[in-house]
Amino acid sequence: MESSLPINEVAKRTGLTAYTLRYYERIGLIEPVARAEGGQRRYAASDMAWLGFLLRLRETGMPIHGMQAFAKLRSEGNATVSARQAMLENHLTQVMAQVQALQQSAQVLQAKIVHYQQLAQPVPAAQARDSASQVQPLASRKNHDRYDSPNFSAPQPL
Amino acid sequence: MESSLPINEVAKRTGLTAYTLRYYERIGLIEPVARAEGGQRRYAASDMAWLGFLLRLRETGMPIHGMQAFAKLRSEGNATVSARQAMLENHLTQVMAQVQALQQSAQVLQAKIVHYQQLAQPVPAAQARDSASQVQPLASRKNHDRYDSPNFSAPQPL
DNA sequence: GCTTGACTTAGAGCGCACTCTAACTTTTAC
DNA sequence: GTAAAAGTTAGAGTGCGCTCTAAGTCAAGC
Repeated sequence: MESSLPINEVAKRTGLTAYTLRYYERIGLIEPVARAEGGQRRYAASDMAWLGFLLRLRETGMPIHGMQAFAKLRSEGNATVSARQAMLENHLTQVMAQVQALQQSAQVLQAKIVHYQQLAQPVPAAQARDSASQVQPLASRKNHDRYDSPNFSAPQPL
Repeated sequence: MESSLPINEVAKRTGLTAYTLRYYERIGLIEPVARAEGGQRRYAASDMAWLGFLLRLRETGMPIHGMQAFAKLRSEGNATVSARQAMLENHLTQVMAQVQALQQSAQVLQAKIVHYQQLAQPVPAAQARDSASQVQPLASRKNHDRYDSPNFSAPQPL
């Protein structure tokens, strides 16, 4: 278990750049990290763990000012545990909504793909009566796409 | 079925602003929409349908230049159907990966929340032996959070 | 000792996706 | 007719999240 990594090693492991790591420290997402004699940063295991959690927050779409708020609470110690819990519960709710929305949209994309597959097939097979079963009807009908009924009933609030 | 809506009505229905609608037209996401005598935009049902699809692409994280590419293919007619299909299949794959990643992160958040709940509870109940069962151990142990083992084995690609 | 490369800082710059301004025209209500 | 509201354009401005520059210091290899 090697502790206290230099910034470039942390960059490699997290996928962030050294620029971004310093930036996160500047804006208070990470507490000032320990330094070697020359002044170079040395990241401890606890820094890495916190970073990992931050990246989870980021991945789930929490904006930086949200992460800053969370980091501030954390720096204030145990008294803020319930506030942090509330923040996370709140955020988790949004994440779950986001997942739902994504899945719905994925269905729409899937349907579109199927539609394209049907366009590419020469003829629906069962009803191949009046049109000659030629291969590849190049520019058959001037069939642009159709994009049916998006539900714009509500002003799409979220 | 009312067709040909003015821009503000479209804004209301889509949740976009009129600014954004004009912007999308300028950058080629929407083909030049029909105009009334005075030059004002009138959105047809087909425009609305396409807009709805665009918003699906946006919601699933497709960047604007991707949507522009798709729009361009669409404007080129039936010859590009298979290219569009490929684009969507590609995108759908990414969306599904995104959903997976979100769900994993959601689990981590959930675990953290549970951890906070346990911190808030006075004592684990079954093992309440040596410590007095006082209510609310204010600043009990100097227990900062712990953030265990983020898997930084791989350089977090993607 | 000297060079090469990695590190430090403060602050400027960038790409994305809008968002707004300014100046003007058109439409709608009275 | 007149006033207010809503539309038009080209182009400037904004907020976010980095990303890089410049000028300098430090560390490691020869």
